[in-house]
Amino acid sequence: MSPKASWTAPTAVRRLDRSLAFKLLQARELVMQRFRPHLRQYDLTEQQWRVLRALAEFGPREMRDLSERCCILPPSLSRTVPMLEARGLVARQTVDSDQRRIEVSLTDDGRTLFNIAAGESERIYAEMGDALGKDTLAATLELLDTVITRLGTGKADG
Amino acid sequence: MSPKASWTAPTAVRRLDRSLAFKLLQARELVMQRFRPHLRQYDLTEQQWRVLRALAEFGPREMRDLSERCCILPPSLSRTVPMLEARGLVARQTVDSDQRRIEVSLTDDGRTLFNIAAGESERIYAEMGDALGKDTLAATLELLDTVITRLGTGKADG
DNA sequence: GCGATGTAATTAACATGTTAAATTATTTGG
DNA sequence: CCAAATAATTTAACATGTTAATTACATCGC
Repeated sequence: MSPKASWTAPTAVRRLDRSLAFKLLQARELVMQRFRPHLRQYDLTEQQWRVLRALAEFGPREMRDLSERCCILPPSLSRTVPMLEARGLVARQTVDSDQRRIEVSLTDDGRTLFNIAAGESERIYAEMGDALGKDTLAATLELLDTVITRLGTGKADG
Repeated sequence: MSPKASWTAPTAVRRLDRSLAFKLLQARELVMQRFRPHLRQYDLTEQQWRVLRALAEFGPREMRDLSERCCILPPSLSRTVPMLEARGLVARQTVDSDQRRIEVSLTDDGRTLFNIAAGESERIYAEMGDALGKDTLAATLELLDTVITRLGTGKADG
């Protein structure tokens, strides 16, 4: 059709817009576009917010545990947590029974910031729920749970 | 319950495991865990793979267009594309009618690598389909489309 | 024509993602 | 009790994410 390009159409390849990984990326990006300005207001990245949130919800946690709960790999967390500590939002303390382990906890300032930001976060989440429709949101959360469970147990052997 | 911590339970905050953004992240991470070893084999990051894939599917594209199709912000793409160019996988050429624009295209080597990697990629995707179940995979893709459509048009006004 | 405005792409600066390697502390086996 | 194996964390190195600023080109309006 186009005379300028020597480009040949793809043969038997799944289209990009059918890729599960890509759709998950697109969807997450759209969700985060709604939250990022809010977090930015408190000078927090989304990862930093996940750390604060996990600590607020589960209480003091060791690095490894925090890493899994936040979906942040240990090397990243080893850079993020000291930053939050420098800002006085979290505290670090080595565990007595095992000097390798480090327990991270929310400081009073951290909890205060969390409580403030969490309020508005809920409001944004509600707006998103309106845009999506309650049923769609609920169905999506449930389906994602299924996906996470089924892919998580398999542990990828290929 | 625990005597050691002065930690108080969260009050009226949505739980982390109910966050749509977080679930999308978790799900995507599990999907990518299956693909990353494969891409690594060809010394490709997932972003680099998205670029090759988009070029293979849509033909030569300008940076801005490529950015949107790959879900990679322009600043990142401005670093990624020259790397692929240095490896001889893509070519860059300024557009005659507008010297600001740069058209990126797949080279023969790029297409060859894409074709090779795409084959195994399909195999991994099929495995994942088995782990998820065809129905679940199809339903998830469809629901994600709905989410993407509804969140995409809104353009976030909060 | 020419300056003001707008646009495509890049650069800059800092935080995170990803893999490998190094550090330090614990545990295991002899 | 000590050397080897393990484990938790960190560091290193490079690529990407994110926002702001810059550069280079194009277009509009006079």
